[in-house]
Amino acid sequence: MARETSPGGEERLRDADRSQNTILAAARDEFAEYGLGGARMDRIAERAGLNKRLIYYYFEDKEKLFQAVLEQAYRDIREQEAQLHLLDLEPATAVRRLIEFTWDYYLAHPEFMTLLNSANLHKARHLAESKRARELNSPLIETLAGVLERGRREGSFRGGVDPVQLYVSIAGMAYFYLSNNYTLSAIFGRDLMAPKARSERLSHMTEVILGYLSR
Amino acid sequence: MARETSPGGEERLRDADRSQNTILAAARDEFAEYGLGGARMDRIAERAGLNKRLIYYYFEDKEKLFQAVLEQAYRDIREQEAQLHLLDLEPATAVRRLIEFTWDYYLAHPEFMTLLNSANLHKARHLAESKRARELNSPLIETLAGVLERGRREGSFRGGVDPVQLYVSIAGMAYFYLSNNYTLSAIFGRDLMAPKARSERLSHMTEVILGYLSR
Amino acid sequence: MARETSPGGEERLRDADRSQNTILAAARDEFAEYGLGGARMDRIAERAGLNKRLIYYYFEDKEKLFQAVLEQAYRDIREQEAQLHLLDLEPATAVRRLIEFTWDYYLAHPEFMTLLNSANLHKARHLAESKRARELNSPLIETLAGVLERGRREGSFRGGVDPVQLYVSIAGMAYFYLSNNYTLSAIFGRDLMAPKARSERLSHMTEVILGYLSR
Amino acid sequence: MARETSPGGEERLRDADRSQNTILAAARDEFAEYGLGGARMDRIAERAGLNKRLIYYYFEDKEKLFQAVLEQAYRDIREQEAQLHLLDLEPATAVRRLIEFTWDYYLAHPEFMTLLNSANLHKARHLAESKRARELNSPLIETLAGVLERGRREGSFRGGVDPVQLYVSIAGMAYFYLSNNYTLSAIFGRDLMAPKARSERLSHMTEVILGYLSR
DNA sequence: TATGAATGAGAATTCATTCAT
DNA sequence: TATGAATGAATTCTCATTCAT
Repeated sequence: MARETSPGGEERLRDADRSQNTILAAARDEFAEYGLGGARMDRIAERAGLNKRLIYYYFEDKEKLFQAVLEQAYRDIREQEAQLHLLDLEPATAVRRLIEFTWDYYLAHPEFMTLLNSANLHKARHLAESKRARELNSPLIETLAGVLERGRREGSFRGGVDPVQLYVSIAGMAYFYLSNNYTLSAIFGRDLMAPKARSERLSHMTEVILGYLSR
Repeated sequence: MARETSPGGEERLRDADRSQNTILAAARDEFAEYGLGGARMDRIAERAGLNKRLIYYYFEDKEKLFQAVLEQAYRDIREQEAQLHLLDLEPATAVRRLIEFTWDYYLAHPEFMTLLNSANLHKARHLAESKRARELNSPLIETLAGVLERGRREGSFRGGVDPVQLYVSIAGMAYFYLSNNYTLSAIFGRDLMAPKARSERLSHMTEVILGYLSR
Repeated sequence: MARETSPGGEERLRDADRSQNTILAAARDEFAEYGLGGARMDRIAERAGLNKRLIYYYFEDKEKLFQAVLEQAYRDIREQEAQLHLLDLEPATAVRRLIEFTWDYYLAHPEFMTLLNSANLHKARHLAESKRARELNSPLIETLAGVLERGRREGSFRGGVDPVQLYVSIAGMAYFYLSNNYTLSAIFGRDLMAPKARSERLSHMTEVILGYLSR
Repeated sequence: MARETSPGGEERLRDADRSQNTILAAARDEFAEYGLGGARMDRIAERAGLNKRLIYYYFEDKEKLFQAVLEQAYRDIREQEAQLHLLDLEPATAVRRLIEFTWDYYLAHPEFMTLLNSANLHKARHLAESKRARELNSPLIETLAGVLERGRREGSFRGGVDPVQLYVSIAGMAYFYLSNNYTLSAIFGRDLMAPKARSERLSHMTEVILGYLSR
C-alpha cells in the first residue's frame, strides 16, 4: 500500500518508531538513575534529544512511560534468557551457566534492578496494569525444572527442589550484592565492585548453589 | 520524675526528645512508603502531628532527615543482632538461627529494605556523610566467622567459607524474595506472602545454606 | 450528479465543502459545550473525524473558527425567523407566535446561548471582525414594528412600544430561564426543565407580554 | 485567649483573613473578565499582589477557588437584597423598587453575570458541591409573594402570578440586555450602554412588568 | 485535500524551605 | 519549643499551532 511503497510513508513510520525507542531508552536510563519519583520528564526529553511534548504524545504520562520501560526491560531479559539453551547442557553445567548468566545480566543491566525496586515501591501497580503481562512470565522456570529433574534422575542432584525457590535464591544472591553494593561497600569497608571481589562473589554463589544441589 | 521536679528546662528537653522521635518515626514510615524521592515533608509533619517547621528546626533538611532515619534503622537492627548470642550455640543451630533472624527481621521491618533501596539509589551518599558510620558495621561478621571456624574444627562445616559472602547470601535470599515480592508475585502468579509460601521460603533458605555448609 | 459526471475537480470541491461543514458542526458543539476558552482543537478534530491540521487549513486559527461558527449560528436563526411570516397574522397572534418561536428556538438550540455568552465575554470582538455583519441584523425588528403598529391602529395594543425593547424583553425572559437553568434549578430547588415547568414558563412569558401590550 | 490578646495572634489572624479576601476579590475580577476557562492563576496572584502558591494554600485549586468566588457573589447579592424592605412599601412601589434594584445591581456588578454564565457552562457543578447552598436561596421570593398577594387583595394587581416566574422575568429582562450588550449593540448598531439607552431600558422593563400586573 | 509527527510557550499544581512571631 | 503564613523554583502536563510529506 501507499504506506509501504511511498518513501514518505515509510520514513515517517520509521521516524515515529525511532522516536518512541529513543524516548524509551532515555526514560530507562533516567528511571534507573533516579527512580520513578526522582526521574524528571524534562531530563528524559533532553536525554532523548526530543521535545518533551512528544513524550506525552506517545506515552500519555509519566506513569505510563514507566510502565512501557518496565515492560521493555522484561522483554529484554526474557529475550536473552531464551538464548541460554540450558536443556542442551549437563545439569551441573546448566546450573552454573544460569548463575553466570544471572550475574552477568545484572552486572550489565544495573538499570533492571533499579526499575524493579521502583516497581515494587509502587506495589507492582505498573505490572498489574500491563496488558502484556504474559510476556513477563519467565519460561526459565520450566527449563530449570527440567534441568533439576534430569540431575536428580542421573543421581547428581538432590530431589525435592522447587525451581521457583532456586531461581529466586540465585537471583537474590546476585541482586542483593549488586543492588546494595553502595551500602554494603560502606559497611564492610571494601569495594565490592573491584574485579577480584566480583569474581569471588560469582564463585561463592556457584559453590553455594552447587554445593547445595549436589549429592 | 523530671516532669514533677523541674517544670522548666528538663521537661522541655523531654518534649524535645519526644518530638524528635515522633518525627523520626513518621519520616521512617513516609520514606519507607514512598522512597526518598517520593516522600513529602508535608506528609511527614502530618504523620507526626507536628508543625512542618519543626522538622527543619531539628533536622535541617530532607536529606539530613533521611540520613537520620537511615542511621536509626541501622542502629535498630544492630541492637537486635546483638541479642542473638550465636556463639553460645552449636554451629548448625547458630546458622539456622541467623537465617531465621534475618528472615523475621526483614518481614517485621519491610521499611528497612525500602530505606536501603533509597540509600543505594543515591549511592549511599547518606552513609558516607554519616558521622556515626561505626555504628553501621555489623559485629555479626566477626561472630559468624567464629561460628564457621568452630563448625570447621568440629568437622561439621566445610572450610574456606568467607563470612561476608555467606552473610550477603543469606540476606540476599531473604531480601530479594521480600523486597521484590510484588513483581515476583505478579510474574509467578502466586501470592508469595501467603503463610505457607513464607514458611516454605524459610525452609528452602535454610536447606540451601546448611546443605552447602555441611560436609 | 457532480459525483458521476466529473470525477475530478468538482468532486474534490464537494469533499472540501463537506469537510468544512463537518468541522463547523463539530466546532459548534465543542464551543457550545466548553465555551471558547474551554474548547479544544484536538477535540474538535476528533468530533469531526478529521485531521486537526485540516481545521487550520480551512479556518486559519481558533478565533477565526469561532467567528465562523458564530456567523453560521446567526445565519441559522435568521433563516428560521424568515419563515415566520408574522405580518400575515393578527397582531396578538403574531406576538404569541414570536414568543413561541423564540422559546422553541432556544430550547432546540442551547448552543446558540452558549455561543452568545462566549461572544460577549470577548466583547463581541468576533462579530466586529466579521465581514458578514449585515447578515446578523435581524429583519424581525422591522416586522415586529409593523405588527405593533397594526395592533395599535386596530386598538388592541397600546402605543409607544419600542420593538427593539420588546424583542429584547421576549428574548431575555426565555434566555435567562434556559441559559441559567442549572443555577436557577439549584437555587429554587426545582427542575426547571421538567415538561410542566417548561410549559408554565411559556405561558407566563406570553401572559406578561400580551398583558403588557393589550389595552 | 492568646489568640485574641496577643498582638501576634490577632495580626496573624487578620493577615490570613485579609490575604484570603484579597485573593477572592482578585479571582472574582479575573473570572469575571475571562470566564472560568480563560482565567489564569498567575494573573490572579498578580492582581492580588500575593504569591501564587498562597492561592493553593487557601483554596486548594482553581475549581475550588471559583466555587468560593461564586458563593461570595451570592452572599453579596443576598446581603443587598436583604436591605430592600419591600414589605414596607405599596405593592406597585415595591415592584418598581425590585426592578430598579435588579437593574442597578447587575449594572454595578457585571461580574455577577459572567460568573453565572461560567457556572452554568459547567452545569452549576460548583453550586452542587457547595456546602453553603442554603445561603444561595433568595428570600426575595417569599417577599415578592407577599407583595403580589397584598396587591391582589388591594385590587391593584391581577391574581395568579407565580413569584418565581415574575422574579425570573425581571432578572431576565435586565440580564439579557446587560450580559449580551456587546452582541446586541453590534447587531442593532446602537450603543446600549449610553446613559439614555440605559434609562430607556429601565423604563421599558418597569412598564412591561407593571403593565402586566396592573388591573 | 489530507495527515502523522513535532514543537514552544504556557498553565496548573507541587515542593522544599523560610519568615515572623 | 512551636506554629501559621508565605515564597521561589521547579514539575507535570496542556494547548494552539506548524512541519514535512
